[in-house]
Amino acid sequence: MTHDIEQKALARYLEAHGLKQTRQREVILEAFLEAGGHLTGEDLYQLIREEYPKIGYTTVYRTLKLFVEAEIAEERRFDDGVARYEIEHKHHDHLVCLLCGKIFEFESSVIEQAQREVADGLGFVIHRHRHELYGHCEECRQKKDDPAPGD
Amino acid sequence: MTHDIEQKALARYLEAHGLKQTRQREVILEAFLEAGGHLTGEDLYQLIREEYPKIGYTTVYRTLKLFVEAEIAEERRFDDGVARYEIEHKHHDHLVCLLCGKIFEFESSVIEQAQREVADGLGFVIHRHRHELYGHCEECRQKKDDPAPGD
DNA sequence: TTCGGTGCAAAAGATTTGCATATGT
DNA sequence: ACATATGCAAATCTTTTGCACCGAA
Repeated sequence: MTHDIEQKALARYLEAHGLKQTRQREVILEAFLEAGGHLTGEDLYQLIREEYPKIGYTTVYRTLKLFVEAEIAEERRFDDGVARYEIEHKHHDHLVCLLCGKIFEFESSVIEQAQREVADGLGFVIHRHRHELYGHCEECRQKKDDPAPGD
Repeated sequence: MTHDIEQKALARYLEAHGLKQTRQREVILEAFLEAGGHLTGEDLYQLIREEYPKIGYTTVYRTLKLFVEAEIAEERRFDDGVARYEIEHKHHDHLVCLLCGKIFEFESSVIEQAQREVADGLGFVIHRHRHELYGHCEECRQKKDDPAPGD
């Protein structure tokens, strides 16, 4: 079994909440984990369709929300306003290429520290944050012979 | 005239692009600047309606996009996925209170510097970014006797 | 057997578009 | 006059909901 941890997490969640283990939930979880993240509901629906054509649009959406409840997935929205889901793992931020759409992940303890200082200064308690850098990735820049903006 | 700078910026943009100065654009700009930012299309439409009832929904949306083109406004989306517009001014990031919805602004050169380092390390050129902290503001915490999450 | 789950179709909310009409330039 | 702008209604797009039927426990 490939994604043992998440599958067990889901089973545990369902159990604990009197919900049912269904074929759809299995299939959606498997496809979601397999694809590896940053998918929209639509993306996932299309993926699953291929191997399980009678699955409903609605079920995919509902199941994604379920995964968020079960803390298997996180919901994010980048600049297009569409909800995307990714596997919940260690906290990180994102770099999005404006040309090819690829999404990179990063983390920076310097930034985290600075965030806490900002929040403290305003009497604010941070629960979560969102931090996205948009630009051009190396590969795309090379393709287009696209220099840094200031050059 | 209260918002001279933006009004001139708009006039310049319209001129330069062969577009027209209309009563609606005036009214919308005035209302937008007056309100002071972080408004949705709906918000602004409702505001303007009071003093100019026959204005169309569509016109407000189109005009807001125009302001973005003219670099008078910026479009943002916080976690609810709805587009909000704010007056374009010095770069800054946001702190959003999850309880009362108030939006604070901040900037941190430490964070900006760290962003550049992250991007350099990945061969990425940043064009823009988005950085939002979500939490509870001081006022709301006092009202609810809500301590820091770790306490 | 009993709830919860699923799938369809329809609803909803935000935003955009088509089009005839109105209006700056 | 002519091109752009406006306002309405209708279309889109994404996501949610109502409801009859299905299926896991």
